[in-house]
Amino acid sequence: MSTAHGARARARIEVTAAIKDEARRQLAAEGAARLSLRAVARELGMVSSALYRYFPSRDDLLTALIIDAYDSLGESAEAAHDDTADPFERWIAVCEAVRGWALEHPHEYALIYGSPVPGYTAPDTTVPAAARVGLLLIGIARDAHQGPGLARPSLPDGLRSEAERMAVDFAPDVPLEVVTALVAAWAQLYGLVSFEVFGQFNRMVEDREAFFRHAVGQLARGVGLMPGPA
Amino acid sequence: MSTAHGARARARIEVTAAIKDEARRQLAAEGAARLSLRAVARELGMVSSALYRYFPSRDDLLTALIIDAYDSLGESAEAAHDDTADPFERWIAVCEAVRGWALEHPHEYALIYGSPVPGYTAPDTTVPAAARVGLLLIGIARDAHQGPGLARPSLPDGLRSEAERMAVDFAPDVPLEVVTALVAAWAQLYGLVSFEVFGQFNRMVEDREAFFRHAVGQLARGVGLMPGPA
DNA sequence: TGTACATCAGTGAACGCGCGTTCACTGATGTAC
DNA sequence: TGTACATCAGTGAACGCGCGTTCACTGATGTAC
Repeated sequence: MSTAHGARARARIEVTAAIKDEARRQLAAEGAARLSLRAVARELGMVSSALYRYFPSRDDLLTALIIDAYDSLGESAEAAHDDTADPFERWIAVCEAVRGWALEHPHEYALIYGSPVPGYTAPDTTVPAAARVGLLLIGIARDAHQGPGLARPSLPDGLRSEAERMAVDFAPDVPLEVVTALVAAWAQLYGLVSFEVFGQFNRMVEDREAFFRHAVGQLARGVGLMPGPA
Repeated sequence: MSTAHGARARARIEVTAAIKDEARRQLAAEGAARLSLRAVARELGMVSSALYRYFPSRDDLLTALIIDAYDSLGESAEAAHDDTADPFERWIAVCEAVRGWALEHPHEYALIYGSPVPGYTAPDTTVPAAARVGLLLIGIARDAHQGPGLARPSLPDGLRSEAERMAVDFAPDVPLEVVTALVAAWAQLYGLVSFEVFGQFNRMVEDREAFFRHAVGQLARGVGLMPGPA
């Protein structure tokens, strides 16, 4: 077993990072489906078989990129989040961080929130990284509704048991009426971001920043983060 | 020029349809990025070069599939839409038709609303087909707000000029306060559908039908399709 | 109605390319004693 | 501190595969007169 600080170990970390960086560059240029081990190796001045010392297959490289993308997005969102601020402000900040990251990294965004890559299914290793933004949103809703004074959205009878299960599974301490609204708002947030990143707003929305800000403000209302009727 | 009803003309229509059908089948099996002219030809018992009599290139075949997908989705939505019904009911019906179509045709859905295919940009020919669902939603909002009695969403000052431009461009006769809310709801609808189709709701939402119905009901409120405060 | 010519669908071979993965190997770095 | 052995990164050739597109061709279908 090699020493954690041997030259070999350091080199391994560096080369692994270089491979991922180059792969990310190709992702940005060509998209996930055209990501090729051979092209990555070529660009790094290595022979393609050398990459197999670092990633056992192309899919493993893809998985590493996916986890990195989720983590990078999660970090942006967490950095934008000030948990001493007003819940509504926190909500807006997280949403804008997601949008900003997506616009800066459109292909990495497509990798994690676009069409699934055919023939590839993400292993469970990706789950913790994928959950980071969701956990932030859950935390905001929890904090907001711990105090008094905020109206809650309505919860139809048909969704009550669904909401109970969700609360137990991943959103304890969030009022039942809020849980399903929160999941819906989460999906809707990505609808707004995807339409902008994937070009569906072309020749349609011009002041995207203002449009987005207003739309996620309305989403916050739907989750009961504003005074007044939800 | 050939007679519209000659055997040759009929054969051409049939073969063109057969090519598209087989291409759709491969789309469903492999995704757009792996759609291959050679594989389509092989499956049809033709030689690959023969396809060039029907589509000048792979991208043209893709374009045809994209237009067909938009049209198929648009038809489903239009068929589900009863323009004598209550606006709220019409809204729900169209949203559910979109969801239903997407779940039945996940790869065609990914083709039009997933990550863009790298190296491919859709020509303007796709625009009319792509607009069909949007036009339905615009029509519903227009009809609903022509009568009195429905409260309108708020429109912040910063979005007024944006809303005016949108109204002129594609939504005349829709109140300004409703236009931006409508565009946002449109994007959010696809956020809900995409998350379900692309598997983001796995181990999260179980009663998807009920969840969706409630969520798009809330969207309808945001566009002011329900009595009471928007 | 019959003939001469034009149109067009489909063939088969070829071009040039890129891909993921395996394998036996060399030589440098690290480890145990 | 020096030596013998084990580990591991990287090489280079090869396997077997698939792709989009072009081109000269054959033979059947359609058209004009």
